[in-house]
Amino acid sequence: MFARIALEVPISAWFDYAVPPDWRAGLQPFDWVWVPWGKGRRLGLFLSYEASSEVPQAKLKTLIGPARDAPAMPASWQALVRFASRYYHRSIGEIGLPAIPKPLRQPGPLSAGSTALERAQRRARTVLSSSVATVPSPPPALTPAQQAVLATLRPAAEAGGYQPFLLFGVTGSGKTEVYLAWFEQLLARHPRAQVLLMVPEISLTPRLVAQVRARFPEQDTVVLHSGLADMERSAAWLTAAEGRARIVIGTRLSVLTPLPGLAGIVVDEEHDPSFKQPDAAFSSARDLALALGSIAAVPVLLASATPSLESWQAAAKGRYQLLRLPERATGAAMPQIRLVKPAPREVAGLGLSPASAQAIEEALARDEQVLVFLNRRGYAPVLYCMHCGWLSQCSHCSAYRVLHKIKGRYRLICHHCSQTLQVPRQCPQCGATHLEPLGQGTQAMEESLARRFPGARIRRVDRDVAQRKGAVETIFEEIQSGEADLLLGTQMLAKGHDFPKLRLVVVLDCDGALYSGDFRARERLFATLMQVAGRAGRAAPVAGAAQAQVIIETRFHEDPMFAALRAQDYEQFAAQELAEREGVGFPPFCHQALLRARSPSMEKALDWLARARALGEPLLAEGGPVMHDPVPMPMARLANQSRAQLLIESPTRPRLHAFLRQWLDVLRQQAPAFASDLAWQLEMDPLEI
DNA sequence: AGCACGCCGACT
DNA sequence: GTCGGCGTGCTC
Repeated sequence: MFARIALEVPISAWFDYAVPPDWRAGLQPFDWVWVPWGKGRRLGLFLSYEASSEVPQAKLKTLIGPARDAPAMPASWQALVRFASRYYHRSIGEIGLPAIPKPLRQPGPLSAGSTALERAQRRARTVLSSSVATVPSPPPALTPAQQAVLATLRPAAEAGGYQPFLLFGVTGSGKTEVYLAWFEQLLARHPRAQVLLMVPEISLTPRLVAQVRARFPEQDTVVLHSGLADMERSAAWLTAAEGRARIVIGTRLSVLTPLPGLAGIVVDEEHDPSFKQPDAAFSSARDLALALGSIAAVPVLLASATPSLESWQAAAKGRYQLLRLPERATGAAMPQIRLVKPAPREVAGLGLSPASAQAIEEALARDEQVLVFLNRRGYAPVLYCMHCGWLSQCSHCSAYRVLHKIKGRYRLICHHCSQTLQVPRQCPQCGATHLEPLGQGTQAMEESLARRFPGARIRRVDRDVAQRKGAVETIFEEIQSGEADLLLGTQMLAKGHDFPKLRLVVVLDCDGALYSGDFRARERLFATLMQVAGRAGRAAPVAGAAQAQVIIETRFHEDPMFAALRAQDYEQFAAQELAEREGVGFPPFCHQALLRARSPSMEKALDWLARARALGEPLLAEGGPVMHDPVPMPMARLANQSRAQLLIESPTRPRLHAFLRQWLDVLRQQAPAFASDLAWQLEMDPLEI
């Protein structure tokens, strides 16, 4: 008798083991089992008993047995893993095992005979009791719009059953209050009810977690994200899997947490690209949340001020029910948006247009806070030789090395491969000594602003600052308490924060996205700009105060995207963009997959894809998918590897999947997925092509 | 993908 | 004379 076991090994969908007499019955699908692997052992998921095996007798090993005290995986989790395995064309093991925290997959006792699982279970018992109730906060009065949304959501919460909603609410419209009120309804469904709140990046929204805990002091709330220490995450995961945590707040990885009592799901900022998991399967946590809702028969609420065009289209077609929060909850007006030209190169010393500088000066004089948004960290994006035109190109990647200033010393850092070099004294190409930074990143801008506004208390927030533990939290506290005036930062500042004294936002140099070849670049830029703009003037209006302002520096005043942005009219933007996409047949009007290959040589990568394409050609059917030519990826070289891709497009999903299933079978037979000089993989629904 | 084994360069 | 570079091969 044999057991078929799923392992996190991308070479086979399953591995067969002989079954010792004690385990000839009783193993259930998705039970955790220990199996010998090479010289060690590892955790697998039991799939099925088999009467025979094609694996030669000599190779077969005997399974060790089920993992003791492992939590049972709920049926909804099993079905979700099976779904994701089929959809993303990966094995059960590649989807299901990474969903289990690492320490719980580690074999053997850690110390003094206790396994990681036992330790995490002990820890889990204290996790909940130690998450002391904060001062409980009563629900605020809801606006009529919020009440109307909840009235629509209530029947879904009470009756259960899968129902997808898209909550389209402007920045500051009080979406969070809607989630909290809906959770109350969902948690009341049954005594073991659980809710899942998915957010793009939890470390940036500690306030949300505090808000949830304050609102539900009686309910056990756990947080799941990759920034947690291993043991902490394992413990939180177990409390969720054992059904004791009632509220789970997590990033993309939380969608594959086993939740036996799941009653409803919220995906906050559903448009955010970070829901796309950069793991082996490239799955979309947003899409998986919808699949889970359907599997577990619970409602799913997607929410955004700027929904993804996929979701907006789904709502337009009636597949999702659209809910609206068109106004700010405080009654504050939306800010006024102005476009100005960036400073011409000759007077760019400050890096700000005169109009921006003047507006900042006036706002500071009124004792208001100002946010300067510059989505480019470092000192300068590139170093340039005035004599011969040399640029600080990375020798391993298709990117420039970025000039950084670290503790007063300049360094060149590649943002893709992280290689860090000293700044050459002379041009490596011509030997001249006139090396100049070209353009300004946040570090240089911080210096410029300090010179231009000497009295202002300036704080910079970007990934480099965030490396220092607690630095970002401290800055946010200083903003809240009014100890900072002028806030400068990247993307990190765009999301979710509520700064009551902030009434002016200045956006610098966002034109890069408009040159980009990526068809989704506009959509992303629009969402980012709406989000950043949404930081201004959120507090309740004060009598006599001028309207909050957003100044955007751009050279492309005529671009229709900016017309929609100035009107803060997402629907106008979506209509324009969808019309354009429909015209050229881009998503959401087609379905895509990418086959990618990487190798030290670009020629080899392109060559392999061309052969793959030839193997796929006979499998194509009339009206089904089409394959494009293999091309270098936009980031053609990364860490000394050349990368190429082949785009597959299909009018329908079923045809795409049917083709991919056959094609991948052929490819796996012809070429193992990994060789020393060439690796390949498939990505479904790529965001960047 | 990991991880072990295996053969050639700069160091205690 | 060793530590360690990553090339090759294997995992039921």
